Amino acid sequence: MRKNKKSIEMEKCLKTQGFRMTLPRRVILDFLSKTDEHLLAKDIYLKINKNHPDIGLTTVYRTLDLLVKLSLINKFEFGEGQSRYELTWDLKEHHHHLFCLKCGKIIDYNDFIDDEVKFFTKIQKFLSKKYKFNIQNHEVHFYGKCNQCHELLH
Amino acid sequence: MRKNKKSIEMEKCLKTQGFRMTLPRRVILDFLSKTDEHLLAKDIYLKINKNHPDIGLTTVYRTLDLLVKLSLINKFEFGEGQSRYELTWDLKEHHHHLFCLKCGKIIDYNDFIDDEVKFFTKIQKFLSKKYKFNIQNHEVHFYGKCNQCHELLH
DNA sequence: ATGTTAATGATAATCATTTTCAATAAGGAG
DNA sequence: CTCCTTATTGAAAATGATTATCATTAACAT
Repeated sequence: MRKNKKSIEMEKCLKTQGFRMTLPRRVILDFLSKTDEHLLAKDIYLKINKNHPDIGLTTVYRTLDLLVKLSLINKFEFGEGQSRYELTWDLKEHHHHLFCLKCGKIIDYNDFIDDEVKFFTKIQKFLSKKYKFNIQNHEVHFYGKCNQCHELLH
Repeated sequence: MRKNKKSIEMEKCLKTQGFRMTLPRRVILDFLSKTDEHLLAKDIYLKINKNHPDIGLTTVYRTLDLLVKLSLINKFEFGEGQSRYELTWDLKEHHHHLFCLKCGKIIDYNDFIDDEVKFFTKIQKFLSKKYKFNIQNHEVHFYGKCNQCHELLH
């Protein structure tokens, strides 16, 4: 197994928090650290299964839960009835998603225009105060049709 | 059954589109039109079940699907593993949600500050162009802790 | 090297949602 | 108003994602 910077960083985080470094966790971390897709638990299980047929789906779910808890990955839902996971980017690379309702394609969007970041900071401050709500994070999902799907309909 | 303006409006929409007006549909429409909560299918089923024990959960699901298709209601997910439904507000009352990760409380937020609406219009135009993506709608979810839950922790 | 105990994997359980299919009822035609 | 077609319904079973159980295994502190 080849480890990259990101997966080593994640391993360190696990250890620091007192979790054991096991083969399944290493494999899953390594795999996640090398993809920028928004994967289903099953996707991850199937990909890993080729080289590691002894790692079960249950363990994939458990590891994903753990990584979410440690904020190393994010869990999303786009109304598909199942969850998608992706590596957490650095803070400055906070991003939003475009989801194609036709084919399920997901586009990451993080080239914020103008003062978009400043804007959300402002909204959050306003909401926190008005609704006495301790906001931890936000998600913005844009739904519609991607280029290809839109053209197919014409 | 007492019908209000909103439910009559919704009935009309169904009929116009060629769907039959049945008792279960009328009951569900009437119930939905009188609540501003974000309900689970099961919630709706249970509430209705008191007066209409013959209306099944399956029919509730089917009716909700239909209403979503007709854009009369919206379907949301907040990472709970089940969907929530709410009446579609008028366009000018487009709103976003604050979701309490502790107790599941949902707060509607539609008193947009400054030019928030203008801002989203601008973002959408930018994204549509850059990613050649036909955006139909967007969702903004703020996650955190509501007042009560936050105080409980201190 | 070893003992403690967290982590795993196989299996079964759970839970939301969907499918199936025979019975019913909406609503147009006569 | 009655009949006919067919959309809609309800009960039950099926599906599919995720979680719980529990005996076995392996991490890692000592």
